[in-house]
Amino acid sequence: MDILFWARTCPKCYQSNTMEKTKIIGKGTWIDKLASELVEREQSLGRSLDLLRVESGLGASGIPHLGSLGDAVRAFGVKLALENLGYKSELIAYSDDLDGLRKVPEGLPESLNEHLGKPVSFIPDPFGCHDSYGVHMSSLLLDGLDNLGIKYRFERALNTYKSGILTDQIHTILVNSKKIGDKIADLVGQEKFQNDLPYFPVCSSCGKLYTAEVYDYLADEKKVKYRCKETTIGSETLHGCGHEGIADITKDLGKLVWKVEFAARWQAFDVRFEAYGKDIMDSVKVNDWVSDEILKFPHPHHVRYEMLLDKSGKKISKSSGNVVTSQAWLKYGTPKSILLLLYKRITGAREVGFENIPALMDEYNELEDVFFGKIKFENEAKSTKSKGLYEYVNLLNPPKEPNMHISYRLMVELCKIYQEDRVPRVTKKLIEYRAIKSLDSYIEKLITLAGNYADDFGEHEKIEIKLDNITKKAVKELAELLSGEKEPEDLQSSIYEISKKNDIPPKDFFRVLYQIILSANRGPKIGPFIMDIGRKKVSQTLGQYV
RNA sequence: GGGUCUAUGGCUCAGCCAGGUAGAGCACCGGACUCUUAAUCCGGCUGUCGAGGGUUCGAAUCCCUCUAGACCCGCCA
Repeated sequence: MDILFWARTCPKCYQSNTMEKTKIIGKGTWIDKLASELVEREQSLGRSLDLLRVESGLGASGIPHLGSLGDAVRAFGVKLALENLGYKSELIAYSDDLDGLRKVPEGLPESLNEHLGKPVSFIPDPFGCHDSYGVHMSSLLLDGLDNLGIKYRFERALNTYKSGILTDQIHTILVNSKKIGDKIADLVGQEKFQNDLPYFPVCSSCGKLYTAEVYDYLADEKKVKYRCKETTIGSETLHGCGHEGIADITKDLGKLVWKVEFAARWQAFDVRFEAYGKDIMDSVKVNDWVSDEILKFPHPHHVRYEMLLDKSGKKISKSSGNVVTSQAWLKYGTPKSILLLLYKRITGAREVGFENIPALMDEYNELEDVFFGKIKFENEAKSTKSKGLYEYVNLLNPPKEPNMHISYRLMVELCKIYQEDRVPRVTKKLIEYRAIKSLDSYIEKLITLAGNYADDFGEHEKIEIKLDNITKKAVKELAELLSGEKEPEDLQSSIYEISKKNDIPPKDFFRVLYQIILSANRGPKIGPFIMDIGRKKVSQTLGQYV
């Protein structure tokens, strides 16, 4: 067996060989790979690399959830990766607040029904705190981004259209509407735009836009002719007001339909990257074509992601009730846990719920250990990737020193047990377990988060408690001992004595006590625990069972 | 009709997108902690990685085919 044979077969050698060949891009994550693809594409297109702008579209028609947030968070990640590769970049967060309201989201007042079909920016805020429905919804999303430390330039459809930024694109698209209509039918099988023009003016009479059907474009005057008529959206029928009018695309308010609108925006804002969910795949397909062939602006680089699903496998939807908002998430988890969720992976469908929080909280600590070299992987590429992920979760500004690590799951367990005076009691236990040395504001925050989680999602096993007479007698003895004036010296032993004296196996007696005190079959060491809660109080509780 | 995702231990899932010894938690079994519970620690068990083919020195991972389930689109935005 010669040297060459080993060089060919020894797995280690092949490992190191391939390792040399694998060039690590940026921080080694999918975000870096994406950014590098983007740069390569721009180079081959021969476009200027002075500013690589990325965009995220924010829906303003429903309560923003983690999915909506994810689009922007990931776009921001790509911006960071581009900067890390040495390019200038900017994130535009674009609110689609000229979209019409199509459906009243679950949980919002029925009174919104009368506004169906109107731009969300012209619908009063049902919560009464913002200028309009649309502003309210986009504020929630922006608030979510702010909480995570995401920086962006905010643009809204209302201003964009009002200020005429898209006028040239609208004109070009309307002039080519026949060609576009045919292409839409060809690409995605929707025939509607072979007749209608892909533009909705806001009806000057009733203020709705989805009922305004455009049937002609007067290219010389830049005006569309429309009639406001009945239309169906889903199972709902929207009644138009019957108004026939002419709208000036340079002055009157209106918007392009989605199938062509992105393209217009991409060109107007010079967007080079935009991610999209698979639900709007068809729209993106059409928009890419319009951008390339009609507007002659090479479409941005894309990445498609799956919808975030709720735990029953349904798409998390803005308009139905099952929303997981970032605001609610932050009641239980840190902003970093959200960033980790979103930066970990972009491919693959995922069922996302609050149940993921404990794992993510603990995983972050693990990543931190990898980053600071406390955990090492054999595979260097994996190690690099984990460190990279950690950096992205910290928005490429990682802390200088690792934080204190406490298992979130452990804290949840402790919080389930200590429901009153939680912070000091949980702290005491954590110190006993040597998880921490002392309480600080960071740990206090974690206990609060874990406590909220324990309160809202901790299963409280309901146990039917049956006591025979002997056990009752023993419980009574213990209750009396606890209610006495004198502090029991060694409660743990006393309890043990009581059970022995009454011929109850200690195991059973302890279980009964946990059932009564905690509604659980198990619990912490009972003697100190009873002292923690307060012996008089426990005595009272026990008294109720004898 | 078009498209996508998912399938990994008893359970829940990670790992897959940049191929390199199949992992975690829970559950279970044994042990340590002066008698009991929990916690903690140590050790152990559990797998034809949905099926079949291909590429490769090497595949859970990449490619193709198939099966099952789910979702998205086929109104509209």
